[in-house]
Amino acid sequence: MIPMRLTRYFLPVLRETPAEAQIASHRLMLRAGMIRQASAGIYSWLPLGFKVLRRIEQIVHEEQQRAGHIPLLMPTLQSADLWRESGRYDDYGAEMLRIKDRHQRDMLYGPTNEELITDIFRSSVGSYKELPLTLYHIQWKFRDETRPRFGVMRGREFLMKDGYNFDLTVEDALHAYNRHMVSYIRTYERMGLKAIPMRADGGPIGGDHTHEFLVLAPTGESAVFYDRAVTDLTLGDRAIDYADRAAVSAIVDTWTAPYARTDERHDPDAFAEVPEDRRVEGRGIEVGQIFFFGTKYSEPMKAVVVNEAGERVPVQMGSHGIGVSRLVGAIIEASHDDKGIIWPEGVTPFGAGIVNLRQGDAATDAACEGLYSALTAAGIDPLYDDRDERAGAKFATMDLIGLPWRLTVGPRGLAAGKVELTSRRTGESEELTPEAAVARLRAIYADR
RNA sequence: CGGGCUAUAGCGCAGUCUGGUAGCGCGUUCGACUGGGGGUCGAAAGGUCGUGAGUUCGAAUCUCGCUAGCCCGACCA
Repeated sequence: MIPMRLTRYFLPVLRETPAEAQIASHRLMLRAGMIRQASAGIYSWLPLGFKVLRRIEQIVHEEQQRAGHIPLLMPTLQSADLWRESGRYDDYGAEMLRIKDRHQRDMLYGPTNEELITDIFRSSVGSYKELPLTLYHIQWKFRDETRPRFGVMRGREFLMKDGYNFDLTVEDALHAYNRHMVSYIRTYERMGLKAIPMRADGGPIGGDHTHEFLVLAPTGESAVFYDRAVTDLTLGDRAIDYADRAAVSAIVDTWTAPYARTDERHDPDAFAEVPEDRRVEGRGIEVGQIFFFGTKYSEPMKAVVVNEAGERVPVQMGSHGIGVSRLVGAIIEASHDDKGIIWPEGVTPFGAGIVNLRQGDAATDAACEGLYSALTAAGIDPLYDDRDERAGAKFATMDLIGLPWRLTVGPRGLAAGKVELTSRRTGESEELTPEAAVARLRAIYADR
């Protein structure tokens, strides 16, 4: 965590919205100086945006490893040979970016990694004793969408967590599927999101056992139909033993019992059985999908292990993705107002903003410096607006970039020994001594 | 990939119809005043007008090509 003084930071905020941005998250990411478009569907991540991206990535890592999944890193560029072996080189179509190297070898910028991971697996694992195994990575992908739009929500280059499980039996693989569902639910919850697992279609990855996770937001690309009961469910802080199949399965059952479908799989008759006051039609943003596809890749690519009986059997596989860069946009879609972004504490780029209302006034400057040091020592990672600007400009910037807590320090309050702590979400303020304000923020972030 | 539209300073736009050598607001820099929700006044910097060709004495403006981007649709972990 690197605390910052705004005069030493790089935060190119815009007062007006660039013409190309249509939806809230895209507009706000540009205005808040989080991203800059490099070309269609391809973005540079400026410091503030990069910080949020890294926080989201960190949460994904923590929750995957908590579920027993192992991180590695595969390359962005892949050889076409592996894709010819799986049969997807021709199937994938124009969405896959194809490149030739200097020796005229066919390469591609990976849109996903089933082939590569299967190749790694088959060359190193030969026995059922080494299973179960789930490997994942967080890496940039490229899909040459015909019409990228909505900023990072539907870019061509995007950061994605993709994980792959290798199991001996279908039952083991379904447990991996369940582990992923539960770890995903917790991941989204930590980001302050309400993401609902919904039965989905397989798409080009294939498989008939699949759920996608949708964040509810009015600007979502997909129409969704669900039983309101599903939005009341929370995992909270409960301890989860990912090795306990029954416990993990019970959570999956709880979350998948209420009706929840995207329009592609919507069943009006089944929906009609949901009590009318709980039936909700809305829109959602897809932020993840999990698949069980059995031996779809292991068979053609000969990823086999020797089982207890000494027979060579193809491994049971699944793949599981979280759209890390898309989540930045999705969180903003789900959490903003007309003044700007409202970051949930779990992903905020800075824990709190310090607004100095009278830059250059010795007492006010000293009070701000004191808060800055104390918050930094407490691990709050503050952003100190030390510009020589008027109050209105500083408040507008803080509201725009959406830090969840703001400490306002001015001569008027200091005369009474107080600073003001304001919630970005509710707009409510409290007058506190600087010490009490630090203690309050420390408590708020204690379990982040 | 079909249909529509756009490209002029960091951002938002005017100027194009009717050709005459670049303009406004915001932002930036400097100075002064100011100081609890984008303040006021003054001064300044910043643009090969997306790109290539053509027409013309002269092109941001007219013609043709190209490129990039946006919107609607189809497509889409």
